Amino acid sequence: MTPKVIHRLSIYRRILIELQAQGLAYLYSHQLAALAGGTAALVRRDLMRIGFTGSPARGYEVTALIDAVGKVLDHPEGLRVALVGVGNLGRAVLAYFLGRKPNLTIVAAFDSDSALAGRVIHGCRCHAATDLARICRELGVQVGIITVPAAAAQAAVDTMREAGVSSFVNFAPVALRLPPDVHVQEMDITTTVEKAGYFARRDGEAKPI
Amino acid sequence: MTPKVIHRLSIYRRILIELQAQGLAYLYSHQLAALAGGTAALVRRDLMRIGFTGSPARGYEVTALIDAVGKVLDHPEGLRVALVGVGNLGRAVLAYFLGRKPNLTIVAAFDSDSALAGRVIHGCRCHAATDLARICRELGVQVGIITVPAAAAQAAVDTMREAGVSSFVNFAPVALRLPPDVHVQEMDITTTVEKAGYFARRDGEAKPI
DNA sequence: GGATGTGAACTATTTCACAGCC
DNA sequence: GGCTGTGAAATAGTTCACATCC
Repeated sequence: MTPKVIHRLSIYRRILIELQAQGLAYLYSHQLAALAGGTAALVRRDLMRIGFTGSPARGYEVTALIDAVGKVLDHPEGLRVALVGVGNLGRAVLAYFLGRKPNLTIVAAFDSDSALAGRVIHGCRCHAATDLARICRELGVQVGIITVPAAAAQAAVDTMREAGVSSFVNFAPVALRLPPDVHVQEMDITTTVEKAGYFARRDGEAKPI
Repeated sequence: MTPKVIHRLSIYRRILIELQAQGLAYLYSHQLAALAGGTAALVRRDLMRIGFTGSPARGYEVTALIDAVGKVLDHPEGLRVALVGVGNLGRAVLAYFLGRKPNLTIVAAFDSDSALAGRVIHGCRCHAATDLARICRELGVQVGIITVPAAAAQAAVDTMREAGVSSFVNFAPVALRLPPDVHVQEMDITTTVEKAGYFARRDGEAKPI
């Protein structure tokens, strides 16, 4: 399954869970496409890829589809995520995940400022950066979220890699050097805003009315 | 120019600026590719697309290339960016941009909590959400950063759209409904972590030595 | 009639590979 | 020899369009 398909499945699921909460039992590909911002054909192909099938009469069953997507996305025994860098951004990410569904919890946070060690921030216990490898190994951490400054990012992922972490979300504005079996999702704020800037209207003021 | 090309150009530039600071005058496509995590052929094609040319003998001139990329990415009179939602994440983004180069400054922040109005947070003046349209129009804001909760995101972009904002960076976990001439960059933390989780090693412990 | 499932067509993006240059 | 610039080939991703079903 390619990253793009996984990305859309994650979006589909979020929409479906909301619709389920609203009491919807079935929907059609074109409805899901409209809510997800894609095309009906693409939705059908994505569901085909995960082997999920609907009926021409009623469409797709919401609950069954949520389960089918979960079977693809979720790890059977939950995912263990750790965050490195408890600065402004790190804290915001911790707050963001606080109180989400248990399948996605940050099990530990780390910071080079050892004054934070032992504290619980937004529901997550902090540890000294010197314990990064040991604790990641002990907890069986699979995913690392990197919210340290750019200069410290490579060292953090190297340490976590050695401790068995195989997938990262990188908020630091650096390209990480990693072997190809390690997966990195870039979350680069500067680059993203620059991109948005490029696509902002170039023509003069274009004031609507 | 497609979003992918723009994205890579932004990454190239960041690397080049650092190399320039280190005193490097020329580099080859394969060097830039290694630092950016791509292939030499792709770097050459990207530079070809922006009409920049190097020499087989020395490669590409760093300073000239930085300028050439800037000519593509940057707006001549700077980019005006506003942020809506001064919660944990919004503050982190404001802090992130504080003290970066002036071409990319957040000119105003907004929050529904009117107690924040008038305060300066991480170098950015806050305003009441009720002034969103007026101030965006007055300042000529082109890019909006959405860091409000999911339920408030659509209303925020609708208001900003009417005030002439034509491009957004959306941190809220919702698919925004917008006309096709409006550009949206999604920064969806949940989805990204789920994706990273999917690509985390599925096999057992796989402990290296 | 309007939906699904899917081979085939199409489009976008990347890589190959090589002529030309230093 | 190793580099750039680039047409051509290859690959990835999406949409079309239609047989089939309710």
